[in-house]
Amino acid sequence: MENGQLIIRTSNDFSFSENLQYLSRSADECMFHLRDGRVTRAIDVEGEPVLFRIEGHPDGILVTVDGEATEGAKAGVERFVHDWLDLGRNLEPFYELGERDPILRDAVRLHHGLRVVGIPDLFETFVWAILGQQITVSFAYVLKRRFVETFGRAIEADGVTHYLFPSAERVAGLEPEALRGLKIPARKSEYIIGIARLIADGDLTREGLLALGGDRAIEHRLTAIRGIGPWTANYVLMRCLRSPDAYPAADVGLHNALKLVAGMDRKPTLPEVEAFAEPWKGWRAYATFYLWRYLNSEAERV
DNA sequence: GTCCAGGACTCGC
DNA sequence: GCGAGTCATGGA
Repeated sequence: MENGQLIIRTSNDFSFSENLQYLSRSADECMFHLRDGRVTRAIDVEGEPVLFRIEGHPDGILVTVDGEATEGAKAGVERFVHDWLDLGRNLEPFYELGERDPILRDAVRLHHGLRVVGIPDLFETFVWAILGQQITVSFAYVLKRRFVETFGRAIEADGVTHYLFPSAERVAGLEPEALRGLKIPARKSEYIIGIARLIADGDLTREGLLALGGDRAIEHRLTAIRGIGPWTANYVLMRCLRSPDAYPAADVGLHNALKLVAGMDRKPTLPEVEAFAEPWKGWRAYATFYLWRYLNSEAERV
């Protein structure tokens, strides 16, 4: 094995190709680059940019760290990948309940080994969630790309530009008008800058939120912030704070997936959305993520 | 032109 | 506490 390489061993409930399929869902994704079954991206490790790539390996995931690849950089990348792909999760209980559940069965069989792909950076998660409110995912990707290319740090490697997500400190110093040229709606710009200031001032941290205890306490804290409603709070719980049970019940994509899988001629009402999830308690974030994935794969099939 | 997208806020009651 | 109107952009 080369100097900058390491292998992260994974369980049978992890499929590199399934997660790669999810990561390749948008050509406008700007936080990593895909080619030949490999994912390359830059992250911040203790203030320094580190470029790395991951690919499938018979024993798990092969990680290659670019450049000097100090022990600190390798450890930081390993931590990141572990969090990004939720590698510490034992999915057996979820798959057992999925096999028993008529709504989830096809999704868990078809996408076995998929993880709730995370967004380890708290600020990035908030921005992505706010941008995604009420607009199509494809347009949200366009807005995110403009935002990242304008305010993020760029790293050139092998003719490809990689970006670090803009820091909360950088965005905290902006005025909403600075985002107008990117076609980010004025109100969303206010939300984003407000969150950036909370994070930059140390008033909003991942550790601080997790210390609140359960999902309900965290949701209560988050929805007190301007621009954060129940959907966004649960989205952040799912993608960044790693709750396996977060449930963005108002999600339109979830509604469409339930309509499809349950064979309904209309979208479910909110009480129905809650009722569907009753048997999924403990795993509602995983159920939601699999249903999103299933809806996308069905759409691609047509 | 109308409707819908991975919602949230404000206002009136 | 709850329903209706508003916000902004882009694709079908």
